[in-house]
Amino acid sequence: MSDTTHGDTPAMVDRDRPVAADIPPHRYTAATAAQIEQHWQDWWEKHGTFHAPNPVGPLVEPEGSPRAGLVERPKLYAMDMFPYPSGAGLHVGHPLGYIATDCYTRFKRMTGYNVLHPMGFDAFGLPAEQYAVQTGTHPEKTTSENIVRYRAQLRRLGLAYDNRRSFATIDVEYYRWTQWIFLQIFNSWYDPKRHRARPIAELEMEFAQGKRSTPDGRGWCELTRAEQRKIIDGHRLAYSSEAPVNWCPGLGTVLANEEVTADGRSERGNFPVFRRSLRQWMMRITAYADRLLDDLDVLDWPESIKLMQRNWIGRSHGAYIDFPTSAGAIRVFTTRPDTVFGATYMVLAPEHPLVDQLTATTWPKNTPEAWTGGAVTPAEAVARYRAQASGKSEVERQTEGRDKTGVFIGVSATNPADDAKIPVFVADYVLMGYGTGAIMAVPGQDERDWEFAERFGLPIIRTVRPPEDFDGEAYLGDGPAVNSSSDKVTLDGLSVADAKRTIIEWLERTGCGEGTIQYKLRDWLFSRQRYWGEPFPVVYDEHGPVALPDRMLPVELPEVGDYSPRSYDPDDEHTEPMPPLARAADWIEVKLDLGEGPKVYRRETNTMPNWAGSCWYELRYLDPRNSERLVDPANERYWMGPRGEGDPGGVDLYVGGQEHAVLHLLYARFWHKVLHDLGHVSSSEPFRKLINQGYIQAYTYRDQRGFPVPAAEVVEDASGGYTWRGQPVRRELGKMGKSLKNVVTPDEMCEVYGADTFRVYEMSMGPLEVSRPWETRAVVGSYRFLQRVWRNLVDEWTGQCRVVDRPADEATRRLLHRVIDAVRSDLDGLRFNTAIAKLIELNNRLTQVSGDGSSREVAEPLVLMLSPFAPHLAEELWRRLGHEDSLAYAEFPVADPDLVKGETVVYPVQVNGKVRGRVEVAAEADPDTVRAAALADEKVGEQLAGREPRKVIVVPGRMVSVVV
RNA sequence: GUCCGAGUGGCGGAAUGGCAGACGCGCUAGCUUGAGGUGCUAGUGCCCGGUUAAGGGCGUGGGGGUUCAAGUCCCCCCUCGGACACCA
Repeated sequence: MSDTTHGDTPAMVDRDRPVAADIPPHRYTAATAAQIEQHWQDWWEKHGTFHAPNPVGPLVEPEGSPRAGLVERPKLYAMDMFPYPSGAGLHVGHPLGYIATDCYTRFKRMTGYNVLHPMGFDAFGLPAEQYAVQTGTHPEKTTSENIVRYRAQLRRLGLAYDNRRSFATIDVEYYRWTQWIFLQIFNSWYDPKRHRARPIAELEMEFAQGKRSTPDGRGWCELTRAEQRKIIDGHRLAYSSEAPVNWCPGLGTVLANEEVTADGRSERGNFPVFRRSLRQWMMRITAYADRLLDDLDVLDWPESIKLMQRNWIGRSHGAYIDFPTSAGAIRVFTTRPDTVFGATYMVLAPEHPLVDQLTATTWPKNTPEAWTGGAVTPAEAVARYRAQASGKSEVERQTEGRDKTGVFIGVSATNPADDAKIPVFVADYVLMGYGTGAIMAVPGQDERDWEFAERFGLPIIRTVRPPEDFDGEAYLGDGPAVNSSSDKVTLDGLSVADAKRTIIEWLERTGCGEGTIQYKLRDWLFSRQRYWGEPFPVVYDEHGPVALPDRMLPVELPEVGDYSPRSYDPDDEHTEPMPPLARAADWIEVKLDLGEGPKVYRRETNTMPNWAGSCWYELRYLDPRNSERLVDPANERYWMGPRGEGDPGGVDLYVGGQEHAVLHLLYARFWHKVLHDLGHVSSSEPFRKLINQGYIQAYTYRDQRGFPVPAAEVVEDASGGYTWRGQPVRRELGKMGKSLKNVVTPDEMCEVYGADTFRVYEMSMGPLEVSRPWETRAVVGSYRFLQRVWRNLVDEWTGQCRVVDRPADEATRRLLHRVIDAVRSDLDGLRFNTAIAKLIELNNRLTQVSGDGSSREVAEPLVLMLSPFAPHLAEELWRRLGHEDSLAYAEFPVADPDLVKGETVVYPVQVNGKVRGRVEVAAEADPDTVRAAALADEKVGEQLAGREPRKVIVVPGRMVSVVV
């Protein structure tokens, strides 16, 4: 501790602590770091250093405050995907992204931005509830405790949040607005003509004024109130409907499609999921399919995430075609209407409603044995096949591979293009959930149909000519149409694209079909049978759901004696969901006046899914104390508004894991667009730029029985193997987790090295986006770096500042400016690892030249450039350099372009592609001079051995290449 | 199976088509120390040569190609990771 500094400014370093005799008393150690860090965290909090002022409302900075002018500056809004505070606490992998955004925003703050960097907690949902059930305590209590613990852990890392803006999704004042948004969605409909959501009242008006006709053509006022309500409810963006949903008895709740894995199990808990028809709340996200897809183009997101969203939305252009049969037409969807002449059979999904109606009573003559499934009648064959198909679990379908199965239903359909009679099958490779649940099978141009046709001996007609040597499989490529001609229409010779256009035109003209677009995206199942979620602001009367008015918000989650979900035998499909809130008898029934006089209503007992709170939190950070509105439009415009034509607006930088590619990130976009359409926000997308941080992986060591052993106790032996207590163990790379006995916590790292070291290490491990293993023993490298910086500025024996007002030597000055230049661009590009490498280089240089004192000309910029990574240490050094105020708003060093360029350039000289010599010439030397210097070089001369160069290439500033 | 992404020293990783391996860990030697540790200095891709050397060759998963010049661009293949998985 320096005697020259004021007592209350730099953190006091305790001189009385026992130290080994030969360790300098003022060395930067974990103990020093702990004191410095605590001191500056308190200082920042006391001074509100990271409070970001708003343009309007309670968070306007008062006149005279040091931050009053910030709101005039350009703004930067950066945020992380907020954590789910689990009981396990943080491990070193969790804060990676938080540290990254912190370094970035600290940098931007020093380059003149008004920076908003908030943090909150996602706290409703299954894990919290399950944890609460396990520990037998109320989720409110466990969740709040976890949040307190998380806050402490995050504070210890020195993250520069504006804590006035922090909230948890379980706060009543927060979920009140989640409920308000639900009401907004409930009270609107999607107008496909205007391509946007509109208030439901406007729809009602259109019906009432006759601008829109009712389904049965009667006038609006001729309908009963109940009939009107039914029509209106059918248009709402949030609606309750009886529909096949994913019922998971093991969790006791239904799940969204996005929460069910490909093998038909719950993503959480891995329980079986069954399709069941139940009345549930849905969100009409499908109305936004086109915009959610098209607007991806303007987002600065990783291509992989965009691709996943595109695939999930799954837009395909194609056509409906009607195939007449004796008992009505079968409508199919196809993306290849151009191949209609190649349709040699048809397939209906087993659940298709027309199957029963169409199935013949007897087998037609000469029905092949293989088509009947051995049944006496088509009906029996179909019944048997259906039983067999539904009896198969998704997993069984997987393991059985894709062997095509199916049965003939005894009837034929007519191909509208050429009147050919083609047989109709039922097969489970056609899914009821997509298109129309029926297909025209074109084996010549479809792999699955080819397989089925081979198996059942059906004809194969190629309608696109494949390349010469192509044979034995379906051809999916382009080529001229062949065999595609009848007296009605001909496609022969046309390319696939032209043939599609032609046939769709013909279908529409003749009424045999029409062009259409299909999506894989389904409406979002929005209710859960859980206690720990937002209650719906909805009650029921005898006709159905009624939205509560805004003034009745919030609908608080009631206390119940037993909040555990009713869960069942995970394999018992025939169970009923039973929401815990249904047990809150005195809460369910409520007397309200909703415009029809006081009346008893029943409350909705489902709760919202855990995604609800995270669908809009980026907006609430902007105006967290606003009790009148979700967010004041002026604040939203300031922080998230579009920058101009074509810019969607939104958060400037959003960092989080890839696992939310089609869940949170799609839902949040959807809600944001609804709010945009209804005029509540100016931005049309929530997150302008997205970065996926990689995962920090960890080694798990298992003994011979396969059980994990404590990773920290494993030693590497001389042969490169690993042992634990003498016994050999094997190593595998994967996740960090309690059960794997390989957890390393930030708390431990702060304890042993300090938060600054931990931050520097995490940022120097590699590029932010890449996953990589944690290596505790390498952390010491970052520790040594900070120690060396400290040593260059503070005398370890006296504690005196050893910075002198002496200009740096020319070479060091040039290095300094090259480093400034590089660090600036690295930080702008979020390349923290290379930025730190350059700072280490600069500091190493300072070590070499500092002698009896370090030059202030280098020391000050070094401290400033280090500050985004090691903010506590940097603040401390800054103070010891004689500065009164925090460096949080100090100007980030600016490179002098003349100094970034060297005085001279060393050109490597290649002879026939190999570097044979190097010459030093003035930086501004022209190519001819460089060429002459290169050819005059002794070593180059040796290589030339008197030969005349055929060609000499001079790349200015780079190198010389001589060809002989 | 399809679509993405990635393969560089013992390890994490650097390299706008222009000197491969920045920076860090580890390792080796020396100094410091009673010793250990810390700290400091030097070295550290592989092979040949040599040893106060000078030098040379080979090297970015494999094979081909484009170029004066390829880790980087193109084609084929292998391995690993991720996503989707009968979506008509």
